[in-house]
Amino acid sequence: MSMGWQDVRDEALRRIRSRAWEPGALIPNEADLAQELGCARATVNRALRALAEEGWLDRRRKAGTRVTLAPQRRAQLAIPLIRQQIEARGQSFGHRILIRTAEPMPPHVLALFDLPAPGPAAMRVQTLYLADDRAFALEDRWVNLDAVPSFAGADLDALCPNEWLVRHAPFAHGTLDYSAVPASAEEAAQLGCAPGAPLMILERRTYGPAAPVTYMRLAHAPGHRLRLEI
Amino acid sequence: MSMGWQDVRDEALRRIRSRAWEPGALIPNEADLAQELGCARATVNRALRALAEEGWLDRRRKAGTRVTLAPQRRAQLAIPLIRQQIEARGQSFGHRILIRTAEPMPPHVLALFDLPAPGPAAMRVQTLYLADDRAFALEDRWVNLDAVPSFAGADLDALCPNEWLVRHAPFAHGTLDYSAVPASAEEAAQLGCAPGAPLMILERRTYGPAAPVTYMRLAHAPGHRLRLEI
DNA sequence: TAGTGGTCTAGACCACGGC
DNA sequence: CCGTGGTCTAGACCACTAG
Repeated sequence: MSMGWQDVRDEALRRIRSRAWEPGALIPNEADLAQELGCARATVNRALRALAEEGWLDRRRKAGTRVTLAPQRRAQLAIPLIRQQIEARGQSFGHRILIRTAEPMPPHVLALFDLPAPGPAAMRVQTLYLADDRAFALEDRWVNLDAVPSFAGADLDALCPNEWLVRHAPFAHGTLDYSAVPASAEEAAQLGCAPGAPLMILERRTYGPAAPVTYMRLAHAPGHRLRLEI
Repeated sequence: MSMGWQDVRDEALRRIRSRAWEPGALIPNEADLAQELGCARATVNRALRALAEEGWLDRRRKAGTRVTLAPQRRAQLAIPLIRQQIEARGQSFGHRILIRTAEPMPPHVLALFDLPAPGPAAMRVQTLYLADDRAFALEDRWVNLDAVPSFAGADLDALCPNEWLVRHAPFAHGTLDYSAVPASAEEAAQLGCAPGAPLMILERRTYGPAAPVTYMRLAHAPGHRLRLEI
């Protein structure tokens, strides 16, 4: 026999796809499978755990392992730096800082973070990202200076805000929100499109271990596509 | 001591976040860590493997384990059925089949799948999805009848195309593409918005084990947001 | 070629949770 | 209660690859 855990996983997946193990049905327990396949129980465990993480199986102590009824597949989106997005397309990356001011977070940003007015000391930075010297996206960002004091002195011409924060402000979690909105007059001017043109907007909230770190609103130039793989 | 693998993972993550292990630096090998933490090497292996899968560590045989320089976090998007999206918001789900015809895939769809004309026998279905009896999204779909012959006789009034395919057409992989485009006259009429209004478009290609299964273009009503968690 | 992570094993004990 | 998956261990061999 000699089955490695990937072989066991493949065999189990084959039985799931071929419906030899029907959706919702109980499959043999680890010990039995190990004997049948001629390997240790730990090997079967590793394989079935992998399939459970991928959503193919539901495992519960005592209840056993069942084939998931509605396999809820997850799409994964790698969150690349804007530089990487642009360079991956073979274009040259650039950025221009348009605005950089000490400025408290506006009420709608405070509300998103569930913070009371007037909020923490903050810095606002507006950045235009360029691909081959053409506008790629317009970013408006507020950074919580209480959480990242050193941002006040960051050299943002050398390192764009996106990269600076990734390097200096380790974060715990956050949310991404994509939506489609018409371009404002300012966005249209900066991105070189008609006012009202549909833009993909990415809003991002980032939290550190304890406190909010930054809110960002990124307006992509028209034609931007977000791709996810399943 | 008595460290479980989750304790080892937490301790390692603490050292990464506190920069006790600096970005890019080599960390101790598994055997040394096991001795230091008072557990078996397999336990350390399990913990470090988990951190590597989450993107915190880069591991290579012989070269050792390093802290990832630019931790590339991945956002995960659970792909729920449209019904679940709507019901999760406390609204009632409904759908109406607008078009259902035997109709070959148009050239741009064949091109996406890299198929030569005239392509496989196919069925086109246009569906309007409703949330609380208001338009939620307009779907245009082609299904490859060679890959899923039984789709020709599916009762799509009982089960919307989305759910029918999830239940009957096990798939291997696919892509999701989000973009922002102006509403066409037809979309505006069906979705109850102004022509030219910005719409979030989801295009989805789904492949079975061997052949393409379906291409779908879903136009969301204005205001739709796509949220991902990190 | 030597050092590192990757994996397998046999056995053990534990935690959960149907019954 | 007691069957199931979850985990740990000590040891072993292997696969890859940097030097």
